[in-house]
Amino acid sequence: MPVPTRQAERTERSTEALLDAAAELIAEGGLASMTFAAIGERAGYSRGLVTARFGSRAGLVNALVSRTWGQFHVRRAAITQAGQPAFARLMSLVTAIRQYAQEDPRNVRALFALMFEALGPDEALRERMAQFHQAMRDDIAALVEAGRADGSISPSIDPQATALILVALLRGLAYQWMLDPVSVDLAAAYDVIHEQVGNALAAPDRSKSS
Amino acid sequence: MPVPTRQAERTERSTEALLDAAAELIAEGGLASMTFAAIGERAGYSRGLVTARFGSRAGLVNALVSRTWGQFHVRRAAITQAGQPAFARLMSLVTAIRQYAQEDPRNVRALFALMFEALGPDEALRERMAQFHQAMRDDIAALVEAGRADGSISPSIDPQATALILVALLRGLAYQWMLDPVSVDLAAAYDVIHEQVGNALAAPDRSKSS
DNA sequence: CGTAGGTTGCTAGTCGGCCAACAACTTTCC
DNA sequence: GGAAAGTTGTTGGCCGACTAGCAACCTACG
Repeated sequence: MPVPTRQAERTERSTEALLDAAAELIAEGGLASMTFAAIGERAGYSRGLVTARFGSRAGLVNALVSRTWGQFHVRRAAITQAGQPAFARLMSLVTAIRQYAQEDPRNVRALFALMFEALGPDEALRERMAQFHQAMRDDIAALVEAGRADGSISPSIDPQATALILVALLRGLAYQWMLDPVSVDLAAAYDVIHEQVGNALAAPDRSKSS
Repeated sequence: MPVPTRQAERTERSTEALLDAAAELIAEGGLASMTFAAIGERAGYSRGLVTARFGSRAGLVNALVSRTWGQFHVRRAAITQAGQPAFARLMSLVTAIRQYAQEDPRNVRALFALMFEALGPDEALRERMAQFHQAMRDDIAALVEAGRADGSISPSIDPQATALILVALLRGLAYQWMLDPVSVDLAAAYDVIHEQVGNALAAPDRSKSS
């Protein structure tokens, strides 16, 4: 199918434009700033197209979250190589976020904003974010377990507590960056996290250069 | 003036009731749920009283933030004793938050919600929270410096980075707790933070019981 | 010519804030 | 001491601004 029918092209182009505009607006002022009129104007279309394309406001948010998560997952998978020790696979999480935030700050900021917005009255969004974070903690805890098994992480480490703390670090850092991007150097902070977490989890039998 | 005139009593009672109701609503569904009608209904008054008392929506939020911060500051000051090493004074921050969250979860949840809401379109709230966090980081960094000077904290610790990381821990933990109070044990998590930060900052010359 | 993409007029609903009126209270004055 | 005069607390109707979503319409493509 060399030419995917110009109609489909039009649809895809407008869809991407609408999602990009929505991401920008959310990144700038949260969900409250994401009005249909503002999206249409910024994307170069009309306000009515949003409902026609995504059905409703919730549908738009869903599509945006799915798109961003998908992009992040692709990047993390690209970093992670098969056969690596669990510790390295765990650290790919930090590295992937750092890389994604540098390359595509607009979508990353929008996703962060949505995470914090999930504390608001939108029950569906809250539920989705709660499940996502639970899954993330479980994922991290499993990696810590695997690291204790393969010797890349000290056996005295508590997987559950580590997962909670690591997620807290990532979210709390994101929060401070969102609140005051000028004063918070996100990339440098990720390096500190990388180093600190590395020290805290390091297995004692590994050679250490203090 | 033994009897502070029944009018003043009425005013204080209604003011407290309005602030309590506002805190509850914010804790439950963020600023968006804090409508004048909802406040009045929950507090047992009319919606018109809010503007009459606080002038505007922003005025109400200001009053609420001031009240809660004041209460927290009192608690932290009560814990901190003069002459303590800087490390102990630093840790009183964690302890005070933990204690406050246990004793008065409603106001603490409301304050946390306002912090995360500050990423939204409200410029005044954002500015206030940004300044607050900057001050908090500066405070922590100064305590770390003092700890390096009095020997209670290892000299290899970077004050600025430590401040950023510690605030990130506190905020990220609060976020996960707000999002999913059932799955996140806040008090236990504060204990982990206390221990982890203690290990990370500990001066090497102190006797350590692993 | 039919269908899908895109637009615009419209509706129902919500919100913050203003304002005039009422009720409770305090002070002044005889 | 008690009533009149003045003040303060509280109420609820109203208005303008804004929103999401719908439905009829126009336009471009197949």
